Amino acid sequence: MNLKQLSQKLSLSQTTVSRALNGYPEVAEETRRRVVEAAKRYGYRPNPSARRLATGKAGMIGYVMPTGESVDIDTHFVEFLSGVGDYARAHDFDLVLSPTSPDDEEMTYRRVAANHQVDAVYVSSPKSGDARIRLLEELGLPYIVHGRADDLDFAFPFLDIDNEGAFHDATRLLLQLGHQRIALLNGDPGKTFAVHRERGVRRALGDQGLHLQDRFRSSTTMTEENGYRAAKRLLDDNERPTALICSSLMQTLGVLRALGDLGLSVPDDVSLISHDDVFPFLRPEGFATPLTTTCSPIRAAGARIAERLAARIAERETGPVAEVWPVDLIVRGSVGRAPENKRKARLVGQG
Amino acid sequence: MNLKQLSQKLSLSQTTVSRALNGYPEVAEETRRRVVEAAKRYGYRPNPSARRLATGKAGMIGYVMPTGESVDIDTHFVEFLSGVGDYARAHDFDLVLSPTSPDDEEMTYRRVAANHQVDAVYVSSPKSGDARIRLLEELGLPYIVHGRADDLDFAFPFLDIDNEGAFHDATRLLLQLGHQRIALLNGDPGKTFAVHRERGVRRALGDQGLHLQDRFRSSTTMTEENGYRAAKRLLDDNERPTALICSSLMQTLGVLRALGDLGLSVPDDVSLISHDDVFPFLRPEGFATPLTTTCSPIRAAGARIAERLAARIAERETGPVAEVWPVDLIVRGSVGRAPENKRKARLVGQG
DNA sequence: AAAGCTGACCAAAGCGCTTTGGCTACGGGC
DNA sequence: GCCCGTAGCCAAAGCGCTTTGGTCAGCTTT
Repeated sequence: MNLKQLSQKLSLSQTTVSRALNGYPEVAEETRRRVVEAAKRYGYRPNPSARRLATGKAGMIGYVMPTGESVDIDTHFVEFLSGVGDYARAHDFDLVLSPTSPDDEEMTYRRVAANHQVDAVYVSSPKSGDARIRLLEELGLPYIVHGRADDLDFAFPFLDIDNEGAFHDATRLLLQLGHQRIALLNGDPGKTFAVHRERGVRRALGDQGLHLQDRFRSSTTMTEENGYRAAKRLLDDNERPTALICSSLMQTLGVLRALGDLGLSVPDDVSLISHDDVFPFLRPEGFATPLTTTCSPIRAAGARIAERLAARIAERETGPVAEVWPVDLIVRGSVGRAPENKRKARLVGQG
Repeated sequence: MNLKQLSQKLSLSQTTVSRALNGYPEVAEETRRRVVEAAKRYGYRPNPSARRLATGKAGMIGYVMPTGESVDIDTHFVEFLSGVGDYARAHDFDLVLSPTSPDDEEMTYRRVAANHQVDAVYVSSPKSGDARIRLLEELGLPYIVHGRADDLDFAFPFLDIDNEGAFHDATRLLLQLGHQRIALLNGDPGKTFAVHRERGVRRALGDQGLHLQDRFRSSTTMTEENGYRAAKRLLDDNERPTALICSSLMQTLGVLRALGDLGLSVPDDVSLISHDDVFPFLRPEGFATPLTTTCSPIRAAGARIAERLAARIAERETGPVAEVWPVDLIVRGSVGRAPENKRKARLVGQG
């Protein structure tokens, strides 16, 4: 059933039917009612390709997805995508994933923009001075960044969480509990969120006249295995940290595996705080020792970005709107007072 | 730059230019060369909406993605998606994700088919008698199933791995090593792959006159947390299993966490075999005790399905083509001889 | 030499929608 | 009584592509 057929059934012109369905004012209310009712009855759905060709609008939002040997699409991405999907589903639009090799990213963005296949895109995990953002400005394709990019000489629309604040608060809590040797297992060092998180830790340490030791820093993609390795390295040492802050529950899983190997326990030997993006299948309160977390559902962020993209497409949102979400620090059993300071213990032993 | 402009530059008709670019025979080779060269030079790219409208072909493959509160898009899905993306990227087509609430799945498939937004779709994790497959047959939308569905009264195209064989072989190995109490941590019991895996285990046990005890079965979605819980339940028992077979590395992570809690070690106390879908960020050989696995890269399956979907769209593949991949059993340190049989030990103690 | 192919090209008709630029009928203002 | 504004409808022109159904010259057939 297409527009022509529907309009014939109704003995109206295509114009009028189209206008009636699209809410234009120059249609009598009575006529509109008839049209809408008939459309429903016959199950009429406008052909999206035709509409797109006529309007130039696609009714889809896109994501340029780096893929290939070297790229892990990770758990965080999927959970975010689910959030985008939640909104899209409720508002009846689809998502287009344009896979790209990391080297051809720019070309892929250009193609996507030129094709008018999508009305808007989102950008995830930006780096400092991220080239994609500048490119999208140039292309004039509506977009929103999930996260932030520093070092860009123009403002841009984004949604981010207060990474610095979250990790500052987590660190401060550990300091208050007497911890001095605090290690940070961070994410990919190129990414802005990792930079901000480290900044938060440093600021809190700095407030106490301390600083983050290099050997207590680790920056890797946030996987179980990387968490395991980093923890092994950090903890298998006499002067090991008494507290660990992890950027992801994935890393934390690895950390727990390492702790098991080393026979260390939480929180007696090591206190643990993890950032929690909220995975439905991995709840920090379900751990043997429930985890203290800085918590911000990445899925909600996905839904919000979809919502804002829809708003931008409809031109209800314009300009470089910035949105930063606060992050909760939720204290559970995995933090405790710092164990007896080793050096002090040794001094006592010598005394 | 559109077709009209390009054809004017070349002083040719749109027809000829279109045919030249689409590889039709009735164009002189010399002309074709000129056209192709000019298209490249001017960066001409056909407008996909227009093409779609004219041909009815979309150049995209789709996936109806259940989402919402109750649905976990899991790691396996993403890795599979990456594989689809690998192929799509190399062959210049895009993916459309149509998010749906689990309740509206049928409607979403109907919408997708009616809209002609995609040329083909894939179906993942089918259940026995999966309704989606019947629906797709009815709709006439090309599709391929990743996995199998039993209890359907017609044949359909699919790609699956030999789950039964893999788990049979794994079980047989454990039996050969003297294990008698073997537990299976399976996936969602509704899914065919889980049924097949259990069948494999049962067959191997049956060959030795043994059978799978109910208390040694666990069927849950394959997450770390579920693995942890199941392992806790199974192993915190006098008559605990001496070997565990896991359906996913995700579960295995949880199992290892549980083993750590309980102070049990691999393979001295418990032997461990896990199915490995191959996640780039979690390599079984990287574990403290390297894991024995049944290994089949889910990403390759994604790429292969994309390839076959492309073939179906081009009508190079038709009919209910079945494809089953063998699965390797890779033996590493996590399996060993069964520990002294408890009952025997007790008898000795009494003797 | 007429008829019939064939290779190489083209004009124009869609595909199904939106939107421009009318047209008609009615009522109010002067 | 005339003009104009307006509400409500319509025909037709796109959007940019593919594809149908030609044309036409240059060959081969008989």
